[in-house]
Amino acid sequence: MMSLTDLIRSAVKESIKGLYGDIAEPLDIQITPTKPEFEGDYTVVFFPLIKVLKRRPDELGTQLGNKLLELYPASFSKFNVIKGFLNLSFSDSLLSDFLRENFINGSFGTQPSNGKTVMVEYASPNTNKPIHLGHLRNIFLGWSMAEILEANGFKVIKSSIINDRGIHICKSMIAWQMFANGATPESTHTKGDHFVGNYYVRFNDVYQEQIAALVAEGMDKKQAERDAPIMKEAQEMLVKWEQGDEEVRSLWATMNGWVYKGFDETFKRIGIGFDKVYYESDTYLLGKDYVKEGLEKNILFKKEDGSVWIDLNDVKLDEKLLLRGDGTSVYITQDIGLAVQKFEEYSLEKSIYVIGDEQLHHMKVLKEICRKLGFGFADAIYHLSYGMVELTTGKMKSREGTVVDADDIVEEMVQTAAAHTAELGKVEGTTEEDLKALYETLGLGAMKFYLLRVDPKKRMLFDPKESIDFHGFTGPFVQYTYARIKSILRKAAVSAETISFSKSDSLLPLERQLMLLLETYPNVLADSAREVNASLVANYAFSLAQLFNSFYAEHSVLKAENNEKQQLRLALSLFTANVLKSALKMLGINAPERM
RNA sequence: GGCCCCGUAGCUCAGUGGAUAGAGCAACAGCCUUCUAAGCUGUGGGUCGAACGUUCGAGUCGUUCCGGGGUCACCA
Repeated sequence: MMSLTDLIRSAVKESIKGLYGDIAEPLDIQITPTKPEFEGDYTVVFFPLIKVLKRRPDELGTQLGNKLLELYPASFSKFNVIKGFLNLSFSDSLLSDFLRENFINGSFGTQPSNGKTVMVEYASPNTNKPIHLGHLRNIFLGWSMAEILEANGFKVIKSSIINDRGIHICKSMIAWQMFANGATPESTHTKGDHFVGNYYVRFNDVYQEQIAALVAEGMDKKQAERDAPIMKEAQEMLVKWEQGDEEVRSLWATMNGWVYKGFDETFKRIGIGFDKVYYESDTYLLGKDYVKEGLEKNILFKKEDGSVWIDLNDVKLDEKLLLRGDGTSVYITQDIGLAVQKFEEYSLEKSIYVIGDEQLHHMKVLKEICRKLGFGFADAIYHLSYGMVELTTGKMKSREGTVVDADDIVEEMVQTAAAHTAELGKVEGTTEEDLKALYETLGLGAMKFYLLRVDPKKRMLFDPKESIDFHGFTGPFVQYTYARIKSILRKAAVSAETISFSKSDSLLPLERQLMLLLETYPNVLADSAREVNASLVANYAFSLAQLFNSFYAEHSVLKAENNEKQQLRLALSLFTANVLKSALKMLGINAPERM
């Protein structure tokens, strides 16, 4: 179905044609919602026409308005003209037809399959430490974008690449060997990722002590960093790992297993998952073949020491190393290989990487290298970059212990939800099990909404006080609005199919506003997919909830003036509930039936 | 230093060339015998970092400057 703004656009074109004939140059006519202080639903900004047609604004506007009413009497009821603005009002019948056709449709706004596949790579944790707040922004963004793209007709492959090899995991392993005495997550009742993370911290503590000791003996700091015994051991272990040493590989597999078990618990609790998981231990050798090919084609060049480079100066990106002198690969080498693998395996329309903005440069380089190597998919690589999450106390630094742990913050949010719910005492008679689920729904809803409501590309401030607030621009506010509507619908005790209303003249302002806002939902979904920006959906969900609450306070549904009104308002309420539920789903948030 | 991002109310953020720049929080004043007050209504609060330019029209586009951040690894 055509959106209302598209309807106006085409109607305006027809009207201009009818009035003035064909106009040579294509006009870009802007259509915006009418400001509340003026009468009307949408405003046609026709300033550009004044110049082209050389007419007085009021004359032109009036002629245009009259023509629109003449040609589309069923759609428009009235208009007014102020300067270059033509404020149009839709007829009540058009709006109620719209309501009637869509209020029952739970998937309003979503598109049928378009046959295209998109991959969203997100989360991509390291296996040496637990997930923290910054990862949560990444994870919620990735999940949300996957939902939004799916709603826009794409088949979405949710993927993750787990950074499971390298010096970082060797550090945890060394520390475990030295200090654990065979302890395991089970024996210490510790979540696996935290368990391993603790040894990573332990490694760094010892490492710092050793450096300090060496420096105290008069060694240069840089030298000390290289010579610290524990670091040497970690490096030796990495070499053994690469040689496939059985003992090292076995310990590596065991410790990573602990981490995965911990991650899985967290992922399950926050309600996210993946279709395809890549492991760096499988992919780190990928990409070398393409480098060799590029070398043969003279796209790349070799330096005297045998290292292979690409010259990106033409796009202001300097030179980039692709293979070390000893033939081993660097990070971007495997990125190239994995990128190819993704496109080959899934014939992707687009490959989205949810990665922090500190890697903007890296991703630009990756894309450019792919382009230079002649990969057709280069332009389909999209970096969804997001800003760092900062704390009111400053940046999160693992070394300084200022990292907000994901499991901790989620638990805190859920506890807050529980306390708040108990305080309000509105859900008495609910089973223990349902209550528990509700607390999770609310706590996670608050958390996810808080991290998704801000434009992803901007860095954001995490204010603990604000984040656990369940009032105002928050997830629970939207959830509450949904629960309120469901309460009305339960009390009305009608099934959706039986709701019907026929003539509905005299729509009240708030009823019109709700219909108009509901009508824009498909556009919001499309925009957020096109712009790869989930915050548009969060903002929309809030606006809709806000507007419904105003409507709710002003007009009664169950005690409406007459039966016709009641039916219309029931439809309007159900429609709003459907869209709120859908919008929340796009953010990975559940909608509670009561709260 | 080169390149990139950001700068809007006390704070956190919307605002995708259009009318007198909007929300939430915080502050203050109201609203529950009426569908869930996790709500609603109202008040106060702004030289949109600065200047110049383009335009009928600039928070939005351009240039320069100021302030904040990121990045420019044979790290991942």
